[in-house]
Amino acid sequence: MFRGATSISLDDKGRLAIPARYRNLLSLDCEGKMVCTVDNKQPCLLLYPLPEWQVIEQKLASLSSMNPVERRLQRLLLGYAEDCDMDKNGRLLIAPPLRQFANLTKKLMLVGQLNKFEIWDEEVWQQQVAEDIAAEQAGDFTLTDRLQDFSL
Amino acid sequence: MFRGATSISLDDKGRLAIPARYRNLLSLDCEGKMVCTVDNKQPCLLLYPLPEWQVIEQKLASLSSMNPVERRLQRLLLGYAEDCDMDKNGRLLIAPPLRQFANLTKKLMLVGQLNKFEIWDEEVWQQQVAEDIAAEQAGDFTLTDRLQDFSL
DNA sequence: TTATACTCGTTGCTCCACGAAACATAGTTT
DNA sequence: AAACTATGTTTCGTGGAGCAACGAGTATAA
Repeated sequence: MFRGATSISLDDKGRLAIPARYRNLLSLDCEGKMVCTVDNKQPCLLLYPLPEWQVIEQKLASLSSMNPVERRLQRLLLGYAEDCDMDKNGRLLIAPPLRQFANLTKKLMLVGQLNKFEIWDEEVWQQQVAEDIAAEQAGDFTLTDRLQDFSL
Repeated sequence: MFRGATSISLDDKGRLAIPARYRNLLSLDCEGKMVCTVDNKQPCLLLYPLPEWQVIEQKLASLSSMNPVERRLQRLLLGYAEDCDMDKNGRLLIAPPLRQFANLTKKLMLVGQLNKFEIWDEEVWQQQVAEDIAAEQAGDFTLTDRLQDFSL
C-alpha cells in the first residue's frame, strides 16, 4: 500500500501531479478514479482510491441524519467530497473549497497512509511533524489498550 | 451516489441549473423527476429523486398523527414538498415558499448527501461549515455508539 | 570522474465544455 | 387583448483537460 511523504507543487490551475511511483498501482487499483475530502480532526485532505472510499461512504450512510453529531460528520465529509480522476499526465485537480480548507498554496506534502493519502500544506505539515516528535519524545501520551501490545 | 458541494447561482426566474456531472444519473434514476422539501433541523432544503422520496413518504405516512411531534414533522415535510422536474436544459424551478424558507437569494450551494441533495444559501452554508469544523476540531462531540467504531 | 541519456516534475499554451445571463416564445389569467 | 408567468433558446465568458516542451536530477557507462 501507500507510504512515504513527497513534496509536490500545485500548478496554477490547482492541479497536483501524482509521483510516478504511485501511478501504476493507482491505475490498476481504481483506474485513476479517486475521491478527495477533508479530515474532520486536522487541517488536511484525505485522498482515497474509489474502492476504499466506497467503504467509508457505506459507513457514513449508516449514520442517522436525525442525530446532530452524526449529521455533522456526514455534512463535512460528504459535502467536501469530490471525485478526482487522474488525467493522462497523472495529474488531478483539487477543487477550490478543498484547497481552501487545507490552506494549500503552492507547495504541499502528499503523505502515503496505507489505504489513503493525506494532503497537507507543506508549512503546516512541517509544524505538525515537529509537534508530533516533541510529544512522543516527551513521553507525552497515555498508553491505550491497543498500544500496550504494540511492539516495533 | 451524490457527493460534493457546488456553488450555483439562481437565475432571475428562480431556476437552478443542475451540474452536468449529475444529469445523466438523474435522468436514468428518475427521468429528472424530483421532490424538494424543507429540512426539519436546518435552514436548508432537501432534494430527493422521486424513488427516494417515495421511501420517505412511506415513513412519514407510518407516523402517528396523534403524537404532536410526529404530526409536526409530517406537516413540515409534506406541507412544503414540491415536485421539481428538470427541464430540457437540466434546470429546475424552486418554488417561492421553499426559497424563502432557506433564505435563498442569488448564490446557493448544492450539496450531495448520498441519496439526496441539500440546498443552502451560500452564506449560510459557509457559516454552518465553519461551525462544524470548529466543533469537530475542538473534540466537541459526544461519542455515539455508531461513531465509536468509525475510522477514516 | 566525467559525459551522456533518460526519467520525472514543472510550466506554458490551446481548445473545448459548461455555466451564467440575456433573450425569445408560448401559454394563462383577468 | 394586454400583461404576466412559465418554459425554451442563444450567446458569451470562464475554467478545466489535453498537449508539448523545457529543465533538473539521477543513473549508467566509458
